[in-house]
Amino acid sequence: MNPVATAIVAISGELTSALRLDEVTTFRALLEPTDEKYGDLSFPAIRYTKDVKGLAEDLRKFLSSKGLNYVSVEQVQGFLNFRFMCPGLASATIAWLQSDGNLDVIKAEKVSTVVVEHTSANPIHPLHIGHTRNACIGDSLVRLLRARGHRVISRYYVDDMGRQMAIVALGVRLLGGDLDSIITKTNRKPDYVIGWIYAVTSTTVDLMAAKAKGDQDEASKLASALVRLKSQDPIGVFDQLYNSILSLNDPEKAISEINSRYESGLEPERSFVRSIANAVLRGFTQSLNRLGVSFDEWDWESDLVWKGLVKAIVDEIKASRFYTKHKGADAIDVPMIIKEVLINDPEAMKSIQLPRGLEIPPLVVLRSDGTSLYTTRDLAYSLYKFSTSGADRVINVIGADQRLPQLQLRLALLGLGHRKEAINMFHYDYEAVRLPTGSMHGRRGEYVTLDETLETAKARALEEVRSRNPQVDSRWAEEVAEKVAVGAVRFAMVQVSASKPLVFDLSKALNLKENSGPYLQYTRVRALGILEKHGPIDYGAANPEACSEQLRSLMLSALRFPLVAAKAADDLAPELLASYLLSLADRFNNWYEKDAVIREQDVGARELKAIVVALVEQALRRGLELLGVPTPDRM
RNA sequence: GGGCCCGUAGCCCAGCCAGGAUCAGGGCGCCAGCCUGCGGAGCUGGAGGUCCCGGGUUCAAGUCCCGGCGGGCCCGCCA
Repeated sequence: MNPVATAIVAISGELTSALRLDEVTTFRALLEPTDEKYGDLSFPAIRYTKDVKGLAEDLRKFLSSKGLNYVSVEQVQGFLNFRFMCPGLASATIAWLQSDGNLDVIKAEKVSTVVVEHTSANPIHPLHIGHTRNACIGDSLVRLLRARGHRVISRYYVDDMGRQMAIVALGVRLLGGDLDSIITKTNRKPDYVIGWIYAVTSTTVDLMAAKAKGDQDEASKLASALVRLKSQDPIGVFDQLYNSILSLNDPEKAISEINSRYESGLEPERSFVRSIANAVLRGFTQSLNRLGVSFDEWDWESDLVWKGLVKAIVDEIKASRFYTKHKGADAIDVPMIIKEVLINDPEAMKSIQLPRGLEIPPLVVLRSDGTSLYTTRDLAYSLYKFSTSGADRVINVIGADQRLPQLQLRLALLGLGHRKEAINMFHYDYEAVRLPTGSMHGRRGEYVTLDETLETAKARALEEVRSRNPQVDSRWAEEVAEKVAVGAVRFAMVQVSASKPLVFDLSKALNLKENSGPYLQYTRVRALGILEKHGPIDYGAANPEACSEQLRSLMLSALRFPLVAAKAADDLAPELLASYLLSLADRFNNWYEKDAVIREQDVGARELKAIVVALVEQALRRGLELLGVPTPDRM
């Protein structure tokens, strides 16, 4: 560990035992940002002891006994202020670097196996920016937890069952059923073609229902959506599709028949529906690869059903004392689980966090026609995720609109005796992404897709890259523009906390100025430029005495990286790392304007500065990698 | 009707869970400056705020509690 991390960990440990606190409390207090005039770390000791002066004295003795002579302790009012002092800090840093020091994220003391399920978009239309937020958050969590030393398995839940999937299948079938030829007729990605078919089919079916109900308002809205969809026709088959649907006597029946035959695993639906889902997933994989997101496992919902896992859980429910009928359908009595199990289990209460006064209805597990519901299958899937991965913890990155079903799920697991799973399954919820123009409607084909977003971002970045590098060949410019585009999108998606709705304004995300992914990429390129010009660093020649105040604080910031990343991982808070990186970059750019490395005449000072630049570069590079932001060497 | 989330300068947001010390911050946009010399996607300075409102707890509240207000989401044999 580097000198700063070592000292912070040591101080935290000492305060923990001296004041009999838990380690998390002290560690967090020490990582809180402080006003620089008070020092580099501060601890509100008055909260825990009357004898602040004595505590300060103890810490001084402790630090000197550990050889941490570069840290000073000052007592001001009720606070202990720590300061890393420069010649000492610089020498310790140089020594540490000479023995192969690097900025690895501090490893967790207790390594665990964690499943992160994320993205899991239904295979019926292209990925849009809502899924993009999910993918960026999920993948950043995966990277952070891995860096922290955990064993992490990323999983994608392919939701290929249910009504929506049956609707697409109906649409494709009405177009003749030859999916490959439909797709090859266009040069669009398969997810776009299928997304369009889905939107037309679903909207037409809804239009028929609205007309049947006599709902004129709704019908005219749907009709105008269809006009738009017709104008977006990628294969010239709108009329054929639209008319075939209208000619159906009972589209609902056709849909539920496909659904039920697919659930039973009957041909031809079994192969047909799969082939559609697979085509869409090919499109997804392409888009996700661009973003740098990949998965360890793709879990098919249909497999869970066909393997009998869903039936097994239904049998379990039927045999359970919490089995009930709700409006005539098989259900699980969630209110009774709360009353009889949850409130007698403090640990489960703490983990599940039931909102007070919330009335939760029983959870229906089977439709009257015997087919399963989404939550039923998810119940089976939850157990599957734990058992196949040997997971200690499962994190589900799912939109906040699914809070209630996720809560019901955990309660159902608890009631069925799967207590460990219920307690260790965590719904990482994030708020929706909205457009400045309003909400998106997948069923109407109204969305801004990930691909479009990346393309627009890339085009914008390309202009910038070309204007800065007029001589460069276009292939290189394209590669860099791609990295900038991906960096802009990924950073924009994680820098805002997940609990805030994100209004996605394309032109704002593409603003390549401060507080953006490209700003960080650019800052790192500057640092790298200095290092390349400077050449290999001569650690032995570096002079610790040449450490100015600005250089000291820059070095300190970079050396904090392993702890900040560890905290971001523990708190599942990528935005913490994002704001740290921005402040590190700001600090570096400030210093950069005022001081010089290559032109520094004094060798000792020059080598020390180069060392700090190298540390900043490393912290930025590693930090960006954890957020999935590419790190071009030139741009 | 009930539950949850959000409400900080014209705009976007950090800080709130784990209350502290000029704590009211950062960015965008705007205004005024800095381009022979490590890349200006940068830097310096300026204007701009009842931290939604009202109570309460505390030596101390943007942060905790209660009550409102505004916006979003959820309360389906959809996913």
